Amino acid sequence: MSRSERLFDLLQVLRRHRRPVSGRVLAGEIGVSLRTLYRDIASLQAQGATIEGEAGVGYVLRPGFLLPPLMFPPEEIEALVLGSRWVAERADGRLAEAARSALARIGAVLPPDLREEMEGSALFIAPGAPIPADAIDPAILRKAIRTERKLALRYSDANGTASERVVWPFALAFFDQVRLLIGWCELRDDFRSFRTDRIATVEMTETRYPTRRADLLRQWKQVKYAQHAQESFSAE
Amino acid sequence: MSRSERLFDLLQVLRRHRRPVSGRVLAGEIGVSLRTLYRDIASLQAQGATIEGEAGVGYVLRPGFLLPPLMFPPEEIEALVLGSRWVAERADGRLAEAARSALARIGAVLPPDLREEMEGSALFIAPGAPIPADAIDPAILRKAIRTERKLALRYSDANGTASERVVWPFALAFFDQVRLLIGWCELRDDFRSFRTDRIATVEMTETRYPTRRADLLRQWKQVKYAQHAQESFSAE
DNA sequence: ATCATGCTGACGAAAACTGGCAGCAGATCC
DNA sequence: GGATCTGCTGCCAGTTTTCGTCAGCATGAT
Repeated sequence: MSRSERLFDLLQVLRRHRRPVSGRVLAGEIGVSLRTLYRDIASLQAQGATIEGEAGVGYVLRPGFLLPPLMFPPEEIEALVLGSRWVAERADGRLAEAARSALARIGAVLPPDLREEMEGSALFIAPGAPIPADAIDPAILRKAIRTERKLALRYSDANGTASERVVWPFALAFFDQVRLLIGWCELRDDFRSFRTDRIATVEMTETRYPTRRADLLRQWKQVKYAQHAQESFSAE
Repeated sequence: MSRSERLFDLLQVLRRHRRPVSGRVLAGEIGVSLRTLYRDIASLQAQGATIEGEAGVGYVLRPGFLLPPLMFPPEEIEALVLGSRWVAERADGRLAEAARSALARIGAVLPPDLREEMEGSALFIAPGAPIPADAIDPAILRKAIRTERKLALRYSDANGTASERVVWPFALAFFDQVRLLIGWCELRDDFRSFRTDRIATVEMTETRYPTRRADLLRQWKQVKYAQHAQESFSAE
């Protein structure tokens, strides 16, 4: 049995045991040395498995690695499918792909009748006006937001004037035609928004920005609210 | 990337495509030679995956493989949240509610770090131009589509001319500003689209329409394609 | 303190993996 | 019927990974 097959097996074995199991036992069950078992566990963890090992106790597979079966009422399925279709249609390639992939994951743990519901869903996103293509990879923006990293941008404003900035990005706003990166601009020492299609180049730096993303968002909302009370921006 | 990771990936790629995919494409997607891909497929099959390969066609993964999919990667969480936010922002109340509730259901099976990811997601749907309110409850339209029931409509066209129709509804198309109910109109004996905000009253009848929804959709697409692929369809 | 257990590093022999090629067979398209 | 696409298999040589062993350290239970 090859290593890759063994990993699938190990996963199943772990799933079977609810109580902590020692590495020695696991190694015995799949017929491999203890050292190799440790390596296998590490492999699975590297792929996102939340296998908890405690010295003196053993291993437990915490829920959250494998997707458990899910149930949704039909209307919720429709909502999920419609939302994912919107993302697949209107967001950039990576995110669109992710939407399809997420849906496929959900589909795989649905009972057959619900899966049919999902596949045959009759709510569609109509193709709209073409969305200006980004020169840069938006996945970088999202990653910088997630990890709270500073971004070095080259940007052209509405007049075509170019500038270079360092920005602390904390949100991405999707309009029908345009996407705005929202962040704190070190150049202006203030909040600024940037159309993603006008960003010429972007580089994610190693430096983390000093404020937490959620706080920046909160502050930004307050400023916005003070500026234009009617122009609100709802998060949820 | 090690072989074992690749196999998990391949499984997910297969899940994503519902149409048959050629080995060449799969090999490209996971970055491996065609020969190796055939070996990988064989490995998965050996472990019980029901991957069907037909010469001249490609591969399809039949659902029900013994191993449930792995947990969502962060990017897929972002995609789901963004999609649900769009639905919550742009669809009618019932569906918006369903989107929120579906998300909560997914959140419940997420490990803590991913749940945080979900709650703190920084991708937002910006409020757009106001969407004309529906006079009727769109949930009825969806239910009729799901159950393939005839609808009795009172409708006003662009000129304000009122009419009464019986329609076999099979799809709902979401434009940025407008939603169209698409169906077979008994009055015109042809396919027609109806802006949901121009439907004055709607009643779901007990009668099931004689054709299956998926077939109607297929026919409608053919007609559309024959007419003008580039010409966007207009509401009655 | 002692033991069970998790975890890591090093190393060399063994095994698996990989890509390229060549060829066959079944499906589909024209 | 012929061209083309596609699945599938065998072979081979170079490369990479894998594996067990040994040795040692850390942590938690008893």
